[in-house]
Amino acid sequence: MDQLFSKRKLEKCYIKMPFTLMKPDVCNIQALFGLQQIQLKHLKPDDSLINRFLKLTLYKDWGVKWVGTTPRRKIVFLESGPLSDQKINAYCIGQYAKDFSAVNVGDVVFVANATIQKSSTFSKDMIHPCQLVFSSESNPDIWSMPKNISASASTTATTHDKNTTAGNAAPTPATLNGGTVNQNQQSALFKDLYNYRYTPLKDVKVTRGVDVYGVVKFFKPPYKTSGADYCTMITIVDPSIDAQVSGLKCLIFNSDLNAMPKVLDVGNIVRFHRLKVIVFRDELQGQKSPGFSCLVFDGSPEAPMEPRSTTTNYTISELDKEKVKELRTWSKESGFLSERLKLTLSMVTEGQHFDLICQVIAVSASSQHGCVNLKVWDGTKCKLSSFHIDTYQLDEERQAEVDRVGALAVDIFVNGQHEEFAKSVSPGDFVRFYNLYTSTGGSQQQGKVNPKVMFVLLDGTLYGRGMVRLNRNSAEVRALMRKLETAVEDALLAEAEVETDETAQSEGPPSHLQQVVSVEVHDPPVMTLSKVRASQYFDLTCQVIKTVEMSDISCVCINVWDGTKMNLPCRKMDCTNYSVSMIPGLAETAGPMAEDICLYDNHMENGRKIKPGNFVKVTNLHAPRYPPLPRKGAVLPPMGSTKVELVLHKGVTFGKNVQVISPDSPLVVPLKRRLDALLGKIPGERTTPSDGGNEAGAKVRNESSKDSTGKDDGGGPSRNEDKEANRKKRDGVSEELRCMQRFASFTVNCERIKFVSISEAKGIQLPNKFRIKAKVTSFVPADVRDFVHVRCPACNHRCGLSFLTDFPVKKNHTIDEGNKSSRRHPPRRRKLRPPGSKVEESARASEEPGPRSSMRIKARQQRMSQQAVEANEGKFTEAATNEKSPTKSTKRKQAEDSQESPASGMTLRSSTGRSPKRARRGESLSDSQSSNDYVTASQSSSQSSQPETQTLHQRLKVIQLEGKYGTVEVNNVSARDVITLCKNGLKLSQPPRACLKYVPLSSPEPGIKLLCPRCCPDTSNGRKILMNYEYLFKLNLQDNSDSIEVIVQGDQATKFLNGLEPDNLYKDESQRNRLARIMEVIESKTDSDQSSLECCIKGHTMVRHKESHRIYQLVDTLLSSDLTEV
DNA sequence: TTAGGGTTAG
Repeated sequence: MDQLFSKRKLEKCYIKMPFTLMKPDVCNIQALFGLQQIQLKHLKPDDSLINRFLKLTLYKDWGVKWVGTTPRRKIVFLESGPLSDQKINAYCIGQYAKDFSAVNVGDVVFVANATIQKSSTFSKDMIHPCQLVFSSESNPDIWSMPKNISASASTTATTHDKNTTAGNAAPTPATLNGGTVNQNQQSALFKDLYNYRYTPLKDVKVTRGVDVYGVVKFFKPPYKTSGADYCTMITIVDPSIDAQVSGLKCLIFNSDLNAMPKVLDVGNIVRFHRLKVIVFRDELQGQKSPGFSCLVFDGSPEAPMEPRSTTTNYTISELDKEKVKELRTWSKESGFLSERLKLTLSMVTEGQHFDLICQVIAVSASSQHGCVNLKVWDGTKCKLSSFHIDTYQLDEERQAEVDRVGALAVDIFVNGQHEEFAKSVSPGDFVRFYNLYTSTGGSQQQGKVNPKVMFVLLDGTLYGRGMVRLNRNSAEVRALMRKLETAVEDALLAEAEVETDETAQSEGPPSHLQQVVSVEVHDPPVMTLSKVRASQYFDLTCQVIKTVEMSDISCVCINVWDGTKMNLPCRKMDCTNYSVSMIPGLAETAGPMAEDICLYDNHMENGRKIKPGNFVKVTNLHAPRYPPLPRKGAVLPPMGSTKVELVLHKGVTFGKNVQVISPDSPLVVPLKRRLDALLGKIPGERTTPSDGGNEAGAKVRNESSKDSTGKDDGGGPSRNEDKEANRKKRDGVSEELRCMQRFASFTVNCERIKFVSISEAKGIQLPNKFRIKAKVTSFVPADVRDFVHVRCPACNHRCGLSFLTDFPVKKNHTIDEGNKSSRRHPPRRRKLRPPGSKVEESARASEEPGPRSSMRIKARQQRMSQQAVEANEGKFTEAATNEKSPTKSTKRKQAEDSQESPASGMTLRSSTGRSPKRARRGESLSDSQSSNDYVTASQSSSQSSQPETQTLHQRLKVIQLEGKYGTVEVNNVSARDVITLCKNGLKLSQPPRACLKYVPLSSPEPGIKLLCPRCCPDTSNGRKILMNYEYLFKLNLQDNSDSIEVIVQGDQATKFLNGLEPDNLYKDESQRNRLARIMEVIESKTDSDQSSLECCIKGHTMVRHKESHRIYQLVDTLLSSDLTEV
């Protein structure tokens, strides 16, 4: 059958046709490597020889005949097979007819990319239903191995062999000389396989063909040329070169768009085979050569090892996988790759260049606008007013979809060379635009406060401008599909937020806030510090807290805030020995939200005019990585130390500038609203600045005569009480706000969300967002170590992390006692389980499910599961719904976390085998379990498709394995289920040991990685999906009206904990202690106001078991930094 | 054949 052609050593015996192209000792038969060999018996008239080849022997040559001025030659090839010999006719036209005079009967010939036609003589000669045509039209690749090879070629070949390690099966030219090559001899030629050798980019030279790997530093999506082909440009880098300043630019043409390299983003890893390298403008340039092929891998170290390929017949060896891993690690570690700015429609501002991933819902090729229009959506609401068109010709179904999507859709104007591709797009397709632009239409709208924008894909390929169609099976499209499913509902939710907010305003909150809100609703979205990405250029409006001139480095540094917290660590300037002007109270309030901006050279003049308290607009601010990107040979910064800095570079290109703006400027409105909200709730400005350390020793010049509004209050240094009184007078802030106590947490970016009491919250129509002020009365899991687990990003499977300590739980140890000790104090180190102990054995039984353990499970399953269902009925439902939701009275129920896939599963382990309640009551699941230490869960065998009607207790089975262990199986588990089960004393069980992957200390990211036991049950198959550490816990919040249970999960949990990244809390003692202390403080046992939390809660409903359930999640809430930075 | 990138660089 078909096989892949592989590298071998006698390649120099082959000569490329036409012979004028080749010399015998510079043969590039490498072009065949990786192509698929096809046999004549499988060849059909409608087949293609693109990327496939035939291996034939010249059997008969009819000689040249002239048709007019064109030489033609008919030949017959033979392909020897095990049972019979198969022949085929071939017609050589033009130069090919001439060149074949050098090929003799018996010579072996390889043919690729030739035209295949239906045989014109098959009915008479019965040779083969097809015939081959060699002409300049199809420009086939043909190699021949002459019977008589010169002595010099033989010498060369021999010399070459000496340099190869696997010369064992290499026949010498003499073997072939003077006779017809038989099948056995040919087979011997191809036995000697060896891997591709990839050339480091520093060693790439001008060549007819080279194999390279590289990381994409820059690329242009394929675009139509004015010629016949599509063109793409890809610049690749690798660790062997100075990636900052160089790279190998590759220019690839192809008439078939689908045959183009499928690069989708900077950072992708590419593998080029048979890349030709030429010199263009004194630089090397990669191009396609015959047999060129390209694989593209995602650049993320966590991404699967599944490349995007133009063909299906590629192979990936272990060497390839290592190479990809190596490059992924390198590019992440060196951090030199700036990611493209990908925005959703809701984030876009006018005059912005960005990438957009969206779904097309209508296509209009109307010439009315001189371009192709695409109506698209991404599930978010664009806050800009944009140009719309109605020239789409839609059928009923399309129109219905456009109507459904409504105002979430925007129209894209595709121009110039991108039009042809845009026309080929169909409604329903998912596309990515690169370097899309929100144009305000030039001078026409200049000066308008809210100009209408036009989404345009301009002509040309500047900054990789272009568009591609995305594969529907790709992760990004699947994510978007999920988002689109609920997008219309989410949009309604957003509108409801505005409505509730407006309602709240009419109820009499502070008048200045009322004014702010009415203005902001129509404002375009603004760039904030929280949105800054590495390497981005952007405009920023912010308030200045401190200023310092650093003359020696030609810089004025301003310390600013805008009421949001940067998601990236940012360089703090060392102000020691400089004179700092500041407003201490403001510095205190801004705390970790304050960042430094360096204004260089020509911007110093404006910088000196800036005073603390001023509002400024910085135009074309840059956030390059800091420390500067590693140069060749430089020592890489340690992992995790990569930061950015905020720099206004010298010069005025692209409007680089910094200006003080009036506090009354419309630009400041959304900023002031954010700051006021924060200031109003965090009073108590202190005279002693809290020093972050970096300013230690700085000479502080107090500028507190100006307050946070930027207005001069007309006095010298005033006491805090005076300032507070002044603000009361000036702003008329309500008594409620002014008297607010200091909260243990605050909310960000949700100033418009109204505060409600918990009892009111429970009556609010969902989906909705609201804010509450409440205290934490308890939390789940009770053991902080179980706040973090690992979750598979692909299938949502969850595992616990207790395996690293193997802490044994004492007999008769109750959950309450255990929790108390582990939560309040760092858990003591305990002995590891001795190998071979009963505990170890039973753990292994559950970790490595084999026939034996499965049988064990089976033997007891029936009895135990029945007991479990009976014993647990009602218990879990009670735990899940102890809030007084409107639906509670109808039936006991569980709710489902909307973020969960219905296919999620879990493993659980209980520290007692008994629920807390049961433990208190002295009950047990069964007599046989009464002495259990804990229950170990096994992986549920069923992955998904659980009927929606099954309640949690119906999905749960408890199985006794040994005296001390049992197994709980739960299918179709949501985050909420995890919480519910944790409440009942169960713990997520550890993943099988086979899934642990230890990364040595010498690696950039040493530690333990976990493969998903569900996605990668067999690690030998090369599939590796790493699980992510993730928080999941629940807070029981209470105010004087009611209580409510709120899930804190994932990124929102990390945010809540002020960026404390999830880690294995069984292992990381310091982080565990830190978290335990935090929880100790916020779990209120007193009436102290200090432990009150201000929380933003997102509520939605889930329908499960035919009932609607209310789910609450904590969002956009941050613990006060003095709690988390203990 | 076609097309063959490009704000600072702290």
